[in-house]
Amino acid sequence: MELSKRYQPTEVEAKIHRYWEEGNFFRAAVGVVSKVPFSIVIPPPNVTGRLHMGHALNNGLQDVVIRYRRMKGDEACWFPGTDHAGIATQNVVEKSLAKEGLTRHDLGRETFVQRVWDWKAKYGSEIIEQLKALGCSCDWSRQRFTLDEGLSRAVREVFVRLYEEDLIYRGAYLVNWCPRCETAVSDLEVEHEDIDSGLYHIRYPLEEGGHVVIATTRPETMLGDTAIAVNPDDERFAHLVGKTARLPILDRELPIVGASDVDPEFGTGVLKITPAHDPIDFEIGRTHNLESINILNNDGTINENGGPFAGMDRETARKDVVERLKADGLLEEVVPYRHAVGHCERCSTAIEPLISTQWFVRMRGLADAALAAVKDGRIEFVPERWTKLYNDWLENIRDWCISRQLWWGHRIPVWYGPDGHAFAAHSPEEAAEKAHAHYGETVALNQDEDVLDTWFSSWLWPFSIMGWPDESEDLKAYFPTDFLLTGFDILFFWVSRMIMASLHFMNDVPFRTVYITPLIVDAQGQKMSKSKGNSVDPMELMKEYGADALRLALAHATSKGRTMRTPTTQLDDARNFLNKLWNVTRFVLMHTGDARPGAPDTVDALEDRYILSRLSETTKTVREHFEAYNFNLAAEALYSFVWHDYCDWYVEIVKPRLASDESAKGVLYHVLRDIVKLLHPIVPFITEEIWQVLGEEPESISRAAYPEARASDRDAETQMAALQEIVTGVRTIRADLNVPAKAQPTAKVSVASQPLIDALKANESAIRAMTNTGEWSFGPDVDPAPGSARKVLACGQLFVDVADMIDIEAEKVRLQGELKQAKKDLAQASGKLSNENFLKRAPEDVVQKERSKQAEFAQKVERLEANLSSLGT
RNA sequence: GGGCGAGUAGCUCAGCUGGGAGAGCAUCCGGCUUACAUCCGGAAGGUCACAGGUUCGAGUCCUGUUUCGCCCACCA
Repeated sequence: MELSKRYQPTEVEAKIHRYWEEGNFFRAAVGVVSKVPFSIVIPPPNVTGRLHMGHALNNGLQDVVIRYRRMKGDEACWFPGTDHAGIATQNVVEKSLAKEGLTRHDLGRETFVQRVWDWKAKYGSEIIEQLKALGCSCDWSRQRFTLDEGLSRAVREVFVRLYEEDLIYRGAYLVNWCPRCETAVSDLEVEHEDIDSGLYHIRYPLEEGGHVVIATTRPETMLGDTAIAVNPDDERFAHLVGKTARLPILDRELPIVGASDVDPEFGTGVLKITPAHDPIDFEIGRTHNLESINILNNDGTINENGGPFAGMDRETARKDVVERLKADGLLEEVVPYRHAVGHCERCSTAIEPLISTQWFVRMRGLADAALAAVKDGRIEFVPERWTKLYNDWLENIRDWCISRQLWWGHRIPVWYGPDGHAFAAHSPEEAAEKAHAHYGETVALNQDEDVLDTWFSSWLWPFSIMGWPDESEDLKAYFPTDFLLTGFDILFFWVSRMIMASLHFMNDVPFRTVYITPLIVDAQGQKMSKSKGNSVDPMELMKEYGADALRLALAHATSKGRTMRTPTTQLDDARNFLNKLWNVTRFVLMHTGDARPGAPDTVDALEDRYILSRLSETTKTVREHFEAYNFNLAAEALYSFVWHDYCDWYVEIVKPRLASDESAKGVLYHVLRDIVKLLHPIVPFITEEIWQVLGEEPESISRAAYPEARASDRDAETQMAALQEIVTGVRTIRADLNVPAKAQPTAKVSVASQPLIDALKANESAIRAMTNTGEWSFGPDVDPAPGSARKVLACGQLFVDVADMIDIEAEKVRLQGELKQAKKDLAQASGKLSNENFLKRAPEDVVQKERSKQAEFAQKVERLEANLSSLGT
């Protein structure tokens, strides 16, 4: 087959992608698994999602792991799927409705939900297609959706069980309310942002005359005030406890209570209490049995409790309240003040805390079990430092508000009787039965209108995806999973909750290792976001560079820090590298033709021994790095082996032998074949393409066995290092002394080791080619031509006869530079060795090493001086 | 307010349990060498943020300072 001079990723990837689809190579065994199972569940992307850099990184790395394991011989199964993403998806569809001038209420619940399903059918597979384009080797036959029938069954099962165990309860508590989405959201869905606003100092008249001044950032909430609180230990105000004040504007009577939560240092030291709209006030209200007055409608406008302000939106009400206070002479001052205000994660609207009846999960017990699982090592975080954050969150966990006033999602499986009694059930029929048993007769039931938080289905993902609550074959074979890889942004939302759910329902951890990836930031180090317009579209990068280049660049750039920059120059590097791989394949095929030489049993030539040794070392290193999830180090080891050891040195040295030497071809080919296999987990497309071109077995490289490391060959590597030093030495001399490019000086090497001399002699033509030199002589005691340029080597000395090509003075300057450096090195080594404490306390091997260094440098200095004097002064 | 991460060559970063400062890109110089100019060869470039400390020895361990970034948080 004729290969193009440049690697063309786009064509190849499309072709290979089809090949994988048709070949079902990523299908994992069902039922009895004879190999060691290794499973991963994908963090399900939102159906509304498009691939972003975070996805590309995370799924690229998961694919590296799963492909490595598959080749290593495990029964590797990567379970894919998508998340219905309640609020996010509902918002998307509502927005498209808005363009038609409609709201979901115009359609009604059923029609609206159908619209979302239609939307999902049309657009929901986009991200899956993008993952496939990235090369993800998921078992697509096992793809699931968090709102499909099976997972919905799991959700109902879990809800009912938790309800029966009293771990789910319903009640009126202070929750985070988004007036735009008109739903409650959990604490985690609130993003805090610092806002410049004012601290309003308001006078509250006292019944006994006079007034107290209260500072607030939300003056409109005074409409819901039902008390005033002071710290009972605060001398200034303690005497007021038990007295009453009057609420300005609405003229409500407000008891003054003592509460130690009040910080005398903050504001005026007096706190207005609005139990319906503030978390602290809510608590104080409960302990003092205060009335709660909700002043807000669901859309954030003031309700009938707001008196003259009823019907206004929040902002207007705030201004008007302030105006009114000012007019009444009750506003003392407004102090500029910057503080954190909660915003809806999905729509950035300011969150209003308010009292609302919602469903909650009792988290304490679940969290304790999850803490224990990490503490005793059943689950391990990589990098380890994330453990602390996980622990902190779980130790301070609060109950989870799981009900949402949305339509898109799992409807809460609770039915209410005429008197409001709740029946949690798997189905309407079961609810009816339960109700019948309870009331002794058939009654009309109404299902709860709300749906569950999206995360209430995804926290079950690692086992619901395998068919739970059935005792499925997959659960037996693949649960618990081995590895989870995700970003830290969903550590609380998802990771910790999966651990809790798994421990509770499966009595086991969901996964053993959690790898937390860094956050990808833009080239300037800024967080990428749509609104900033600085996000990078990985699909664009894949179009330009290819999926493999993107994967390699990301794997290579992955560090264990908290952030990593989106690759830029690394993409060029990766593309260039793949082109290099492609071209060396062309080179190898040029020489092997259709022959597919087997791996040679024994080799004699130095370069063959060397490259096989390096291959072994690299194989060992790469395997270790993959096992430890050091993706960047694995990529680096492969990059440097392929480019430098194989292409730059081995191929160049072996060239003269390729015309006739079959064993050379064998080694050349064997190493390439291993290289392709070693690289496959990171760059699957190009390696599969090469595999096909080579016509190797098995059919797909994705099912080939990952290379095993053999013994390394120290002697060969040492001798090769000497050869490399000689070649580099000549090149340096040529460059430093401006030897004309066409000139072919003769050269001599003086070395003591006879085996090395033999190896060098065997490679003379290669050395000549690599250095563009004429005749060489190698021996223990060569006689340099007068005026030769000289280089002191670790193994001996190099002489290049450039006498009539260069300026002798230039060579003197060069040698003097080297002498200076050698003297410096010698002085440093000698200095250390003359330190008694060093000799006394440093380990013997370190001292030995220092001694040989000293000897080496001393010899170098001596030789350099001799060389200099031979050039005359 | 609490916590975490980063600060190493012009840029992006690697440096595991402390023992002669590395890579890629960019720069400069030389090469169209028959796999590759997305290439080949060579060179230059660093008080490892700062200040102390431990040690025979610190980029690596400890303390403090500082700059940047992020996460968490019910001081109204």
